[in-house]
Amino acid sequence: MFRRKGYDTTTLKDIGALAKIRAPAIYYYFSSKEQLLEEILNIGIARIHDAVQEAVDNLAAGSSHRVRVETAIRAHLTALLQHSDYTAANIINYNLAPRAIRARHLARRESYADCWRDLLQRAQDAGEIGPSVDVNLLRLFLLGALFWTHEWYGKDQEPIEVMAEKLSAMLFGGIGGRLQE
Amino acid sequence: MFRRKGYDTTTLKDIGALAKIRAPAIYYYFSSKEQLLEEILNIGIARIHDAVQEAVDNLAAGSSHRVRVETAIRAHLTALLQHSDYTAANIINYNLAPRAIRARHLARRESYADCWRDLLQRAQDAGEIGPSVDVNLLRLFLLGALFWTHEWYGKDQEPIEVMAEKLSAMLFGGIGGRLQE
Amino acid sequence: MFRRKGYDTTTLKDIGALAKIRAPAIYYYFSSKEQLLEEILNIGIARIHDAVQEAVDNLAAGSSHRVRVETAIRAHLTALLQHSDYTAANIINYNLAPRAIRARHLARRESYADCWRDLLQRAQDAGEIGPSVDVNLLRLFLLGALFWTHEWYGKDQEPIEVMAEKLSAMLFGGIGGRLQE
Amino acid sequence: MFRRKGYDTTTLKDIGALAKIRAPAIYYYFSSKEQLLEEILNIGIARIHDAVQEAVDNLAAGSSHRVRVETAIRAHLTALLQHSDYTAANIINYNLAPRAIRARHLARRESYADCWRDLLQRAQDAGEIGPSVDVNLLRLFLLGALFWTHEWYGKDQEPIEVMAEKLSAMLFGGIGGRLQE
DNA sequence: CATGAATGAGGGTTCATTCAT
DNA sequence: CATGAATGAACCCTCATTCAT
Repeated sequence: MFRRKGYDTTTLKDIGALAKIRAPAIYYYFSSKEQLLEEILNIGIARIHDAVQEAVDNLAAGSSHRVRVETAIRAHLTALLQHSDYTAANIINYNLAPRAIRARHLARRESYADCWRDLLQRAQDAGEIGPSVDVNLLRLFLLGALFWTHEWYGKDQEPIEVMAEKLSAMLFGGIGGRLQE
Repeated sequence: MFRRKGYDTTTLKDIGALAKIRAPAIYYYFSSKEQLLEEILNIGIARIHDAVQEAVDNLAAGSSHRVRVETAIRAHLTALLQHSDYTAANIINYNLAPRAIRARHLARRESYADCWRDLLQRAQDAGEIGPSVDVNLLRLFLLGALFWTHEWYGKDQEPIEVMAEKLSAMLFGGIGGRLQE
Repeated sequence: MFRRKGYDTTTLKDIGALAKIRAPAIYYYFSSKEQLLEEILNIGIARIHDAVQEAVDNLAAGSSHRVRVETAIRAHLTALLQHSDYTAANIINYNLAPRAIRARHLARRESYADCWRDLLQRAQDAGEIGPSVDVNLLRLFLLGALFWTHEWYGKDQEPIEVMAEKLSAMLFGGIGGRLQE
Repeated sequence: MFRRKGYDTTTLKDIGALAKIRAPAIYYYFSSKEQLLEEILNIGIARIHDAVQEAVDNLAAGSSHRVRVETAIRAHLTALLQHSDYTAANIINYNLAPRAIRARHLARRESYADCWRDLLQRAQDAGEIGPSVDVNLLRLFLLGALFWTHEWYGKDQEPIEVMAEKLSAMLFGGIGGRLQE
């Protein structure tokens, strides 16, 4: 519900109705609405982080860095768009969360960012990403493009795998045509 | 205030305090809190749309399409990050806005999207974007990357112009290094 | 408007709209909303009182008391139902008026009651109303029946004159049928 | 409180104070102030309707129609004047109730009217009310006289039974004196 | 483990009223 | 004679939270 209606608009009564209990019963499981939000935010980022981590770790030992990045992209998109209850809730509610929660949550976002920092840096070190590329900026733009998909991706769109592949191709190969050279 | 605290958390009293009037006086200018939100959302998207449109229109007649796209990127980022009061408020609150407002607002978002659809399609038609590129997907990812900057861009970051140029370079030239070829 | 929506529900803005001025302009003519109410209440009762008084006074000198009563009934009904803006407003809002206003207004209601007290007492003194009749109770019931008409009288009903005559006949002649005797 | 001060003037805080709870607790029992009003209106008319119905039904089988009418009058007055909390509230607030509530409530008023329609029509069919009497008009005037009593009846007045009997006598026998014939 | 009952805090909103212009 | 701008008071209502059961 946090995903659809947002933290403020969602009432404990709503949540209780969904869980088939009355609102006060929620306090048996969570100490406050804010704690509930925090746990949901945490789950949201963890889902993506774990999915990406696992997907990359499962690759064959000698996989190219480009394959590793593309795999990470696919894993991120799958986690975000296909099992989106917590992940989308995270995106939507993070900015409006109470300051304290946001502060605590930031560490987890950073941890996920590190995951990508590592991925991209190694690719550059290995020469699979050009030496002139600002990998930090690349990471920020790339993750932005990925996170933002939840704003427009719908059931009728292309399969996630195809999207991931296309994005990877555009990124690594560039979108420039012949006339440009 | 909608930008910092979000629509729900911001009270009319807060707004009134900022405007140095009491809360009820707001109703002299706006018929409801929702109307206020709607106008802010509209201004937000208009700021970006107008900035991009104007920047592209002001280019020299013979400018290459790549320059046009880079100009649009720069204009979008400038509007979003430098005059961000309304634009960031738009991004943050759109998802949580009442359904009716969101529905009405969607048209304006689409109109802005059309602006980019046109820009990219012409570039591809002219051969400056490769024929194999899915310009629709490109647009969605690119705009995502641009909108998401408001999540991470801070005062201490690089100048917007530099960022725009780097992004353009990565996109058109690709990020792939030598080893890849 | 007081008649249709009641004192509380009617806003000065509503009234102003009707008068084609803004709400504050009302204060040029009335010192408060309460004063407005009071004047309307007063006009309401005056309309009926004057109408009844005048109708009875205009009767030929030797008119029977029964004719006088029937004339009063007709006049009351006409004033209430045909020129009902103020009179109906009076009935509807009297009970909900602030205590002070109600207290002041009571005198006028009493004055109108005196009018009928006199009418009926004389009729009884003259023998046209039976000696066993409790004229005080008669007056209360009769006026109740008359005032209440505003609750049910509609445009499609019988002419007021006919109603007045029928009521008078029922009253003076009784409704009892043959079997009863 | 609706009876004394009217719907608009009565605040939920007032009501809460009377019930020794805070205003919001009212929402545990009623979904809105309007619903409260509606239930009170309904109870008001039901009290009278039931009282009249029961009184008439309890009469001995062969009771004359005049007795039946007089019984109904007495029951109506007793319900209205002696247990008047809901019944008087009904009368006072009906005209000012929101349109929707009034519409729904109308059916109940009509149902009570039917009760009297039946009573009077049978009396006329049986010959106890003269054939020339317009029973429809009689009903309207009679019920008006009865409802209006709440405007003037005070503790110091005659017993209700006496009033009912006198009214019945005036009605059936007429108030006309000898000189008139 | 869950509920019914209640509350305090506060929110959006309305409205009579004021007052400078 | 009228208005635009603003306000204070108050209202209905919502909701997270508490607590006895």
